[in-house]
Amino acid sequence: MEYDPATIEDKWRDRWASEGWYEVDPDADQEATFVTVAYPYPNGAMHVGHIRTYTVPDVYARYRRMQGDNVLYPMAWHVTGTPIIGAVERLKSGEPEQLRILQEVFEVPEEDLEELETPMGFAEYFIENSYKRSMQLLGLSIDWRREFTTNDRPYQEFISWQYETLLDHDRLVKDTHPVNFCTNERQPVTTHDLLEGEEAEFQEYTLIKFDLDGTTVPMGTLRPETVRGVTNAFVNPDAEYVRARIDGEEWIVSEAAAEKLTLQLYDVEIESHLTGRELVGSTVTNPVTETTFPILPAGFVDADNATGVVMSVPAHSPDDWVALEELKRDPSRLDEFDLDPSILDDLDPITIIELAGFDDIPAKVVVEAHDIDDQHDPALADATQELYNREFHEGRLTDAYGAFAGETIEDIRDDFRQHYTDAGAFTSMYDFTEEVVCRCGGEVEVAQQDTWFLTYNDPDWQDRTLQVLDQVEILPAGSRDQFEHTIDWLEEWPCIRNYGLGTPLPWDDDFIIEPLSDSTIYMAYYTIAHHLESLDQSVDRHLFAEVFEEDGSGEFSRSLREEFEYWYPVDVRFSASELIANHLTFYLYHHAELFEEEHWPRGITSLGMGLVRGKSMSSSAGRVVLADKTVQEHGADTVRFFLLNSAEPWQDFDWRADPVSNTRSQLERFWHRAVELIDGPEGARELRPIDQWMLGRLQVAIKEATDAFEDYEMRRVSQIAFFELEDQLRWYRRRTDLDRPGAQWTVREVLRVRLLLLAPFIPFMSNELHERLTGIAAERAGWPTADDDLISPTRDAAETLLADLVDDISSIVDVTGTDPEVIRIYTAAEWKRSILEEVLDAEEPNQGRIISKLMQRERFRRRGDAVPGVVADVIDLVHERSRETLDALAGADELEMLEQARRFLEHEFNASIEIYREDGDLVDPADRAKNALPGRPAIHID
RNA sequence: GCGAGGGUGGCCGAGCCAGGCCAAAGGCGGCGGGCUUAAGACCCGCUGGGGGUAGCCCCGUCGUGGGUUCGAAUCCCAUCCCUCGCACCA
Repeated sequence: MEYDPATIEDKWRDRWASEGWYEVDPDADQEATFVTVAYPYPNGAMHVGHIRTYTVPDVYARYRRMQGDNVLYPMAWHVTGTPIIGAVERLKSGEPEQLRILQEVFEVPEEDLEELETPMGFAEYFIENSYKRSMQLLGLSIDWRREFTTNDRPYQEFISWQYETLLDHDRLVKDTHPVNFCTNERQPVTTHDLLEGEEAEFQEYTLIKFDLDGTTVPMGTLRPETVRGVTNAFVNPDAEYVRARIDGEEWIVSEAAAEKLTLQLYDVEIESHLTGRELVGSTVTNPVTETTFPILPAGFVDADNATGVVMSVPAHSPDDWVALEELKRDPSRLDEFDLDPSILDDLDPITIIELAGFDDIPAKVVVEAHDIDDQHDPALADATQELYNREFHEGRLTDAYGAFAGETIEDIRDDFRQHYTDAGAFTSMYDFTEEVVCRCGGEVEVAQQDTWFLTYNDPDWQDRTLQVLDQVEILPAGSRDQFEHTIDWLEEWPCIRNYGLGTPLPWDDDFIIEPLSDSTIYMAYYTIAHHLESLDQSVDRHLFAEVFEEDGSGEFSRSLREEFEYWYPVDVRFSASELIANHLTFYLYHHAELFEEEHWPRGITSLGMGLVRGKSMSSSAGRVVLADKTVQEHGADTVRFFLLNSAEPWQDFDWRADPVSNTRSQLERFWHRAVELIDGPEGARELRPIDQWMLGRLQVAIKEATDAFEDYEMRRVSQIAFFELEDQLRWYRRRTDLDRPGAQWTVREVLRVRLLLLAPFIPFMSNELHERLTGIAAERAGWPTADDDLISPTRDAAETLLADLVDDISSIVDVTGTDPEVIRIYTAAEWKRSILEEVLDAEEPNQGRIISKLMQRERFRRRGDAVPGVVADVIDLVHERSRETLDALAGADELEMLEQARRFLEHEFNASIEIYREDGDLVDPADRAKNALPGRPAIHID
């Protein structure tokens, strides 16, 4: 019978759905297991990366179910935020790239595009046609009654409850924060809204408030500690500057800077305009050193960056060094500004950072090392980078710095800046590292905006979160450090946005709670979601207080609370490893704050990434493999098995077409062999040692697979169940006559157990075959338990001995090129067995010590020079085998073991087999018997 | 740059924490042979190099360089490379 996944898979999907196999409710008689995974963000189609993400929890859920647990695996849809809105806008404006991705990569038919023109229409389209459909095709054992989106009203009430509670707990504060701000649309924009400068970062410049006759001329720098090395300032003579009243002081900054400062919540009142030229030649005073220096003209000064006036530190900035050198070489440039060239004479670089290995001015050293002689040399950037890095990590401030002297820059920069900010000499502003342009064409600047923050840096909150972390089982184990580090490092987190889908901040509905902040405790919502969605309008936030905080008075809230308490906490949460630094840690934080210890998370398994042909997936590059399409092409079992068997959950996997079709043929072969067995005779439980060996290996496989499953090593489980047992079956088939009823019974038993072990991975095929074999579906038959009575180290040792013997005989046949008629096999003499025991008893198998010990006894002394050789060989042999095998061998009767395999050996080599004891009556024409060792019989082929 | 993880044979991947049984599991791929009219399936063997009419021997090998040790893929130091994260994109 052909393997036809389409038919089998349809059949089981229908049965699961129509009989509601995965719709679970609390049941006091069953242990609850709650498995969750990060809900998908349906701003595009589901691809193979998602398949792995959602199948891994399914496989675990199915395993726990077979272990007898009541398992809840729910699913919902995260639609919060701006990506969906952005995608819709790009579609509506007819952006070609967006149309191409939708139609060619996600394969949305032309006639469906209209549906996608509202945010929820867009989301629903991909939920229904891609995600949910693919998940159902894959046979994920999800309780679909609990499905919801984060835009649903009851969910928003839930989030409202969460945030009102957090506000009550003082975990939210209002403050300002830098954002991308489009100066054309006059509103904040996200990275997705940008045309240029997506990579740009905010940079916080320290503004050093130099004084010009009572007016402040602030100069932006990223290296405030160099303030004592300033010899002059540079201004762009042709740029526009303004004199303005800023926060009550008189400032001069570039025109562009004045606007930025306004956006950054400085109070700016422009009083007059001037050009840079008018500033040239002025003398300003350093607020830290009280020394004075001139402002010089420089065309390279970008008025659009920071304040448009820069300070010059020639000793430590290669740029400044070169600029000043050029000016000194050609002072005539100063002529047009009516400046006396002698002004340059006083500008000697001031070294204020000591750097080991530099005995001259550092900037000069690197400029000369890079052979740079003008400002346009591209090597200047490298030189600057090199010097900045070295000075930052290794440079120490000179004695002039008083309390800050002798420290590395890395260690004191922040303190230094803070000190002078407090003293009123410094302030700060943000700017981008490069030009940033909005999709609308408008210039984007950094603006300071009112925002609500979650105070993830509250020490008591951190402590409590660390307590949560302490009792969570984290896989892979190595990522625990990353959680700890994240908790330690997290600052306040701005948790709202100005627009997007989602829940408005309850006390200020101008703001929407952002996606990483509305997805921290929704696992609790799953436990009652199916009772809420139908109520919709009548659900309000107080209900959640009754369910999650205290026993409600109402019957309804009490029944909800019971359900919550039955399922909670989450036993294991699966999520991508890149979410450790935010989502997963937030998840711990919010549980620490909002739930009692008994409801804290129990386990987290972070998932690796998916690659397609060795590269990370990218919808814009078309490098995605659509989920529904690939499942239909290969069959759900094949896709599941490929993904689960190619890497452990936390490892990256690589999707390639060839290995997938290989997996398909492996499953086909398995199917054919199974069907043949099911249709064949049942056999009878009349077991020979070889059958018992096979059944013993099966028990070991059950144990190992179960242990691996408990550690979430799913790849290991499938390797054991599928490949390792297949190996052992191969040996078994070779070893015995399969027409015996005992053998027939054995192979059917092995099949039965393998179907159970494989059921979580390939549920369709396993259920189908198991039902045909036994009358019930595999997933309803329970996880197998090992029968220790069937495990026999002696039998295992006998098979190992035999397999080694077959190898040895084969290689002798190969090397000698003979086709033997008689094979004589000699088992080791009794005295050699004593040597094995002696070696096994020894703590350290030290040859000399063992020999001298043995030689004290007459029976060994009698054998004289044969003993040391045998001892050496036995020690080698001991090194090659497991302790268990050796112990079994030591007590075994090898002759008897071999006798039982006589027919097998005759058949293998098509020769007659003679078996002797080395120390018994024997035929030994070539004097080979003396080579026998315990566990390694001597051989003579003839 | 900072934080976390990783570099193993043609490929994937175990081993590393607890050093010796590691030329290094298993899978995939490749090669040779068997079975077959034939193909597929199935079975056997080989798959770093070289040698061998007795089950074996020799050389090289776990990113690179050094160290510890009688002994290192495994421990330590240095170095190079890769992946993820570094915050308002989810």
